[in-house]
Amino acid sequence: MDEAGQGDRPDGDGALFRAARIQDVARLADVSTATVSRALATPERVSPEARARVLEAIAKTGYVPNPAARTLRSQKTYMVLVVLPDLSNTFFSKILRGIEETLFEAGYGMIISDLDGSPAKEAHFAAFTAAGRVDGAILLNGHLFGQSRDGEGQPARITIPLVALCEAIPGADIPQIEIDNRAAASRMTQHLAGLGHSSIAYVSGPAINVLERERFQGFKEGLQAAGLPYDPALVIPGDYTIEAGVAAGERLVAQATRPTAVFCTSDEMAIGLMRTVLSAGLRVPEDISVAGFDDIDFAAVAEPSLTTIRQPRRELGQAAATALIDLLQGRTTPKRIRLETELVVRDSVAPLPR
Amino acid sequence: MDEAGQGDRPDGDGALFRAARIQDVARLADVSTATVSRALATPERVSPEARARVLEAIAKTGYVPNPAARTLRSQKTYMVLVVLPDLSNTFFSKILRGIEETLFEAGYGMIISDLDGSPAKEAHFAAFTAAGRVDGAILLNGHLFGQSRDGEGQPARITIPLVALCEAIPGADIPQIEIDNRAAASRMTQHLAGLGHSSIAYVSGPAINVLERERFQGFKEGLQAAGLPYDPALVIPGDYTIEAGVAAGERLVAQATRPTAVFCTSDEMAIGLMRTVLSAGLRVPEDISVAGFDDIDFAAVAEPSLTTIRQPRRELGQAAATALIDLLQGRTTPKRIRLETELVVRDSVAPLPR
DNA sequence: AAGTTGCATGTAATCGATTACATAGGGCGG
DNA sequence: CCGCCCTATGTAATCGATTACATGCAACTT
Repeated sequence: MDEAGQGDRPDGDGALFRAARIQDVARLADVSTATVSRALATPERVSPEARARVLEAIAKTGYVPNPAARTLRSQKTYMVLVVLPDLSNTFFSKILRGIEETLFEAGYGMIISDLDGSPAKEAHFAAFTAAGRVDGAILLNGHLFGQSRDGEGQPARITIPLVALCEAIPGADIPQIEIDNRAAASRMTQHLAGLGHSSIAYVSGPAINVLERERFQGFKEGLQAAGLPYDPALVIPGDYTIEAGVAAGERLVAQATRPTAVFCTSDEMAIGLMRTVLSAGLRVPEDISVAGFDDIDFAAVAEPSLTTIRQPRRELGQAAATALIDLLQGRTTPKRIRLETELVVRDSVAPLPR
Repeated sequence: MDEAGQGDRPDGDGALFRAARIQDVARLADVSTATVSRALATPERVSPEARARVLEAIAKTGYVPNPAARTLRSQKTYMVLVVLPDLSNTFFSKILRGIEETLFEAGYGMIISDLDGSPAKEAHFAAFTAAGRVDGAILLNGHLFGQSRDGEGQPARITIPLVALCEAIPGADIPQIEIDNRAAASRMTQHLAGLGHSSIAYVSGPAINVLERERFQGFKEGLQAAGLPYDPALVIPGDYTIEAGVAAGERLVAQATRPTAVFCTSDEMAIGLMRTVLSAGLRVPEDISVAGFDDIDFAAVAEPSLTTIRQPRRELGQAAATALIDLLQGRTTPKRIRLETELVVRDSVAPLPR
C-alpha cells in the first residue's frame, strides 16, 4: 500500500482526500489494474469471482475512472458537442432536453456551444472537435463548421461523426433529422384556404435559412393546391423572433387593404404579430386570422390561443442523439429521419366571415 | 467507405491524416516539447526567437493541444458544469447564455446537466465532478449534490469550487449570485397596493423553494408597508409553470368574491392565469390586475402586456461565471452578489376603479 | 500422451501533454 | 579572473487509465 493509510479517507479523521485510482482498486481486490479495467469494460472476459471482488473494491473505495486518462488512451471522450444558433430560444431548449436525456442514458455528456453568430466561436469549436474533445456533434445551426450558411467557404476538416438536426445541411453527407417543413407549411396554408381565406399573408424566416426555403415552398404549394394565386406582395420578411412579428404586425396594420389571414413561420412571430394588431384595435380572429409554427408552450396560452403546427421537439432531440450514438458505436443510421408534425387548431384562426 | 477517403488529408498527397502533436511542433521548431509547452503557457519564460519559431510551427501544423493529455497531467479541465432543474425553461436558457459567453471568453467550456428531478442523474453528476471532469460548477438548482432541497442528507464530497446562482443554498459556504427577491416582491406588492388594491392574491412557487420563501416574505412585508392585512386565503399554491398559472386562474374564477389584483411569482404563471381569467369572460386589468415576475421575452407581448419584475438574466449568468472563474484562478470573490431588479410597468395592472 | 485451443490474468507499453529537475552559458560583482 | 546567479532550455518522470502481448493452466482432440 501507499504511504500511511493510502490517500486517507476523510470519513472520520478529516485527513486530505485523494480520489481512488484504479491502482487502489486493484490492490484491494487483489488483481491487476488490467483486470479491474476489464471488469468494467468487458465483464464477460473476467471470471465471476474476480469481477465480484473488483466490484466490491470499487464500492468500498468509491472509485470513478478518471475520464482524462481514459480518453487519452482510448481516444474516446464520451462527450458530444451540440452546436446551436441561440441558446436562449425556447424552441431550441426543449430540443436540447431531448438530446440531453438520450445522451445521458447512453453514458454521454453534452457540451453546448451557442454560436451567437460569431465566426470566432465557430473557429474555436471547430478546433474543439479537431482536438478530440468530443466524439461527435449535433448541428442545429444549418451549416458545417467554417462554412457560411449559403455553403460558401471550406468546411473545416472534421473527422468525427456529425448529425444535422432541424436544419438540413445541403450537400453534407451526414444524417439529417428534421420534420417535413414543406408538407407542414402546405398543410397549414390549405387549412387557412379551406376556411375561406383567399388573401393569405406569409411572414417568412431569414431568406438564407433552409427551413425558410422549405416552408416557403410549402406555402406556395398549399396555395396552388387550394387554387389560390401566389402574390409576392403578401410575403413579409421576418427572422423567427418576437420583434420580427411585431414589425410584421405594424406593417400589416399600416396597409390599406389587409389579408384576412397571416401564416407566421414561427410562434414567436405569430405572438408578436397578434399583439401588435390587437393593440391597433383589430380583432383576432374576427378581423384577421393568425397561424404560427412550432407549438411552443406559450402558443396554447396566447390570447387568443394560437393555431399552429406542432413540432415534436423533444423527440427530434432524442432522434438526433440516438442517430449520433448509433454512429459513434459503429452502427448505421438512416441518412434522413423525418418526424411527423401535427396541425393544432386553436382560436387564432377562424373561417372567413360571410 | 470509411477507410480510404475519410481520414486522409485532402490537402495534397492523400497521406494519412493525424492531428499534430506537441512532438511534431517541437521537431519543426527545433526545440524540445518542454519549450513548446512553455511558449504557450508561460511565453515570458521563453526567448523571443524560440517563441516565434514555435508559433510558426504551430501555425504550420495546425497544432491544438490534446485536452485529455493536458488534463491528465495538470489536473485542470477548463470545463465548468452547470446544473439546472429544467433546461427547457426560458428563464434558465437566457441565464445560460450569459454563463456561456463569459466562460467562453475565459477559455472555459460548459457542460450542462439538466437534473430533471432525477436523483439518479444527480448522483451521476456528483460522481462527474468527483472524477475531475470539470474544474468547477454553477448550481442553479438550489441545493448541493446529494442533498435534498430542504437540506436533508449528506451533501456529496465535492472538492471543486462551486457557485450558487439564483437560488441561494442555505448553509453552503459558497458564493451566491442572486437578486433581492424579497425587496422585489415587496416592491411589486406595494406597487399594487399603491394603485388602490387592497385584496391582493399571491400565486406562490413550490413551498420548499428558497426563491419562494423570499418572495413570500417580501409579499408580506409589502402588505405590511402598505398597511394591508395578510390573508392566507389569498395565497394560491403554484410552481412557476404555465399550467400552475392556468390552475390558479381556474381557482380564481370559481370564487365568489375575487381579489382585485394577483401577484404571480413567475411570468409563466401570470400568462397562464391571464389566459384563464380572460377565457372566463373577465377583463384584465379592468376586472382584475395581474402582475408577474422575471420579465421573460413573452411578457412584453402578452395580451395585455405584463407588468412584472425584470431580472437581469444574462447579467446573472455572467456574474456567476465571473465569480466561478475568479475562484478557479485563485482569486477571491464576494460571498454574495446581488443584482438589481426593475419594476416594469405595462398594461396588465391598473388602478382600482372607483 | 502429446498437441491444440481458449480462457483468465498479469506485465508493461502507450496515449500526449505538463513540469520537476538538471544543465549550459552569459553577465556581473568582487 | 573566479564564482555566483539567473535565464533559457533540455531530459525525463508523471498524470491514470486502456490494451497489446505474454503466460499459465485446464480442457479437449486425436
